[in-house]
Amino acid sequence: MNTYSIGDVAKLMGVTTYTLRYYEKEGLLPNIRKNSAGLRRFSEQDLAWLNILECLKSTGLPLKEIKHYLELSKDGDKTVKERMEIFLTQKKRLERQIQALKDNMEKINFKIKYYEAAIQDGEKNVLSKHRDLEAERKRLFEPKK
Amino acid sequence: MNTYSIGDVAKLMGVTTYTLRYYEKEGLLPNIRKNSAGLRRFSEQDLAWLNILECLKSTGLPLKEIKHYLELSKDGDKTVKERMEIFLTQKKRLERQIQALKDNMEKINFKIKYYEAAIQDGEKNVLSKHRDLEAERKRLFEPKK
DNA sequence: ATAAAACTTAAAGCATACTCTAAGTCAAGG
DNA sequence: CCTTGACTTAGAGTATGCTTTAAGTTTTAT
Repeated sequence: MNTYSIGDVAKLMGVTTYTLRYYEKEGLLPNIRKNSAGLRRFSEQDLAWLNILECLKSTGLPLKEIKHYLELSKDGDKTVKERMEIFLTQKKRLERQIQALKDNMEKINFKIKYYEAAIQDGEKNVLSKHRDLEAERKRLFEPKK
Repeated sequence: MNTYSIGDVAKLMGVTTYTLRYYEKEGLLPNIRKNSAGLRRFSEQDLAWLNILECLKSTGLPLKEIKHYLELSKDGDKTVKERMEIFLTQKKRLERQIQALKDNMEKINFKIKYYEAAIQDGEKNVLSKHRDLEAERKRLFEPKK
């Protein structure tokens, strides 16, 4: 089976070697093998774990809780339910995140439309801070429907 | 027009009063009025701005760049294009974020399915760390199609 | 009238997640 | 042989975004 140096893994995962060593130091990368010269050799399973780690991290699970998940994994079958719960919780979190991003997309689209219209108008000082915020104020406090 | 105390605003925005004062100190809340006793009174426009601030922040724009946007706003018409660019950039970022979250949703669903199947099986030690990661390794390195 | 809650300031402290430094080892190319 | 570059360790330093403290003032409810 292929193995990978820390530099290879850094490139593959889009992180720095510092980050990978930091993760190992924090117990987030268990059992990374080292060759006779003491250099780390990452297995494909290690990369698979990094992939899950990245997924959990980028959906907002703190490193501390990722470590907790890892400890559950070590304990085998009896922690299955708790481990599945973690993923179910992340799934819910993810759904909220996607909705929040969509809401933000609407706000950003409102802003872009406002700027486009203002540029079209060519009106002077339409875009002073006051006018700009007044449009937002109305959007929030005087919604049309 | 209604005004709001710092505590009111904190509740409305779901942040602490510490955070609001911190934002003001950092120049992210310009021109907050104070009453004769020196207490902050937030206007609806201030809330409108906080709403935009929250939108930019939660889509990953650092506070430093949010401050920059604010400074552009103060300079009026001549910064319109740059300001619109900021929102267009955030829109692109947001599209990537939504896609990334959807990708993560797939990974999480894979995990959940794996755990469900393993629980059904009732097989002992199916869920040891090794087996668990082996499934991930195959997903990554031996995709079916 | 007075006690509790909410506010004021300036400045220090903290959590998270890296990021870098120092001093040294090791393997490969010219 | 020797330099270059990737690696090793332990530990210090940094960036971001808050969060709290301390000491005092103001507002609000009883």
